[in-house]
Amino acid sequence: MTDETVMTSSTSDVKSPQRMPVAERRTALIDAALRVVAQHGVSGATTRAIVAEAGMALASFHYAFSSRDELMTELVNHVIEHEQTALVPPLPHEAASVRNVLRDGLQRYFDHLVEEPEREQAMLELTQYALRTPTLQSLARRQYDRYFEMARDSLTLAAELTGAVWRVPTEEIAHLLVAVTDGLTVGWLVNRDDAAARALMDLAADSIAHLAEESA
Amino acid sequence: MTDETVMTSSTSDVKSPQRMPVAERRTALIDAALRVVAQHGVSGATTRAIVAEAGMALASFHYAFSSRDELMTELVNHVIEHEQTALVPPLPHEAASVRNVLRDGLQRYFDHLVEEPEREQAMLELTQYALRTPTLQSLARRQYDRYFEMARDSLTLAAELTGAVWRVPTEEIAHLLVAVTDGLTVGWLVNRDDAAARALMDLAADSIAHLAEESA
DNA sequence: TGATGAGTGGGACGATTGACTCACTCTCAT
DNA sequence: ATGAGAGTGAGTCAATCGTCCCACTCATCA
Repeated sequence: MTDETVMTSSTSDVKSPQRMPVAERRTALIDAALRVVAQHGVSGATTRAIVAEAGMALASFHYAFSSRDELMTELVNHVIEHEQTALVPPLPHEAASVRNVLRDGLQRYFDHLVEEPEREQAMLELTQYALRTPTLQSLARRQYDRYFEMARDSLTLAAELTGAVWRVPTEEIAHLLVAVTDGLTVGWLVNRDDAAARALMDLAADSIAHLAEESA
Repeated sequence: MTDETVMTSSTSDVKSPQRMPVAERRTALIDAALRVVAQHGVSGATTRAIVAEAGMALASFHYAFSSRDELMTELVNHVIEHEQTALVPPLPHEAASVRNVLRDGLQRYFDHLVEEPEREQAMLELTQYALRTPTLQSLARRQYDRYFEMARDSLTLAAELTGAVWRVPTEEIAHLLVAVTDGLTVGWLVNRDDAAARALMDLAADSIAHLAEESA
């Protein structure tokens, strides 16, 4: 019974003070916040829930951040900066058609979505949150600019890999590709219908491939 | 000065007790709640904010609803039931191609989006809310089923109007159309870029039209 | 006309929230 | 070893939340 206090003073206890620089502590809190948002939504991301997820004391929160708003701003910044969801990561393709390269890219994103649905749902909610917060609206725009750039790069790469030429500016096609991906995400999150998602990706790849001149 | 009390007791005063059946009061509260959600988001839709928007007393809230959850449930039900956003409303089309009919439908939806952006943003947030609320998840699915049906009807109609034949099951194309519309919505809400939206609709209409055999 | 009850007004409740304080502990460089 | 300060624990604070209550008003109808 009396040994409890001895345990409490143990130096290697998990709950014992974690000596870490403030910067590291901030990122730890941001990571925890992202997990909380994924599990309980933005409204569930209270300071107490976040520090609990991070395994820290409530006092540590305002030790690292001046306010919850500051953390949320940093969180949005973080996901924008570090979340290159690899929409269409390049992969040297054998016997590739434009359609297949596009289809592969969509599949790769979809796999990521299925693997971590809460993550992607958190991204959607954070976007909504950013739109509702005047200070963060520009960040939401930047996020979508990144999406467009990624889509554009993928389209350019797809053309290079297959020796095809886009009949329409890649920027416009990129917008379509991002829209389809967004729609795919929301739709799957609602219905969790893998077959429908597959059919959608097939069709989208077909349709968009039609915008390329296949034989260079 | 003393006439104020006289005014207060006036029977036709706006603030005076509105003798209305409970059912009517419920719908009034739901309408108010939708406006509040559109303006301040789901998290801003507090009981006090809602009754203030409805011009009612706080006590009237729990007189008409047993809890805030019940109102939110009814709200989600309401928007699903009554929000036929007229995705692609039929319009007898002269010299119509499949592409033009599709493009027209998208434009019609887009006009609605531009006219009431908050409304559509509220729909997105309510969908998220429904996904986070186990009791309401089935409603979110039903909402998307409606979207798919509407899209399918529009596709069928487009084919009938132009005498074209879809080379792919309309159900699959409907999924693509809904996805594009969803993506268009989110993208425009973030960037408010009308020109990009126009280009996107052009391209989407082109791409999807390719899935039809134009000459029957 | 007088009783009835639908609807209101104003306040109160307990819980939770973000924010803040401060005495204290324990690590680490010196 | 010892002082400095990073980090904690426990608590407080005001604000706001959903919910509830009850005395009161007033239109309605027997």
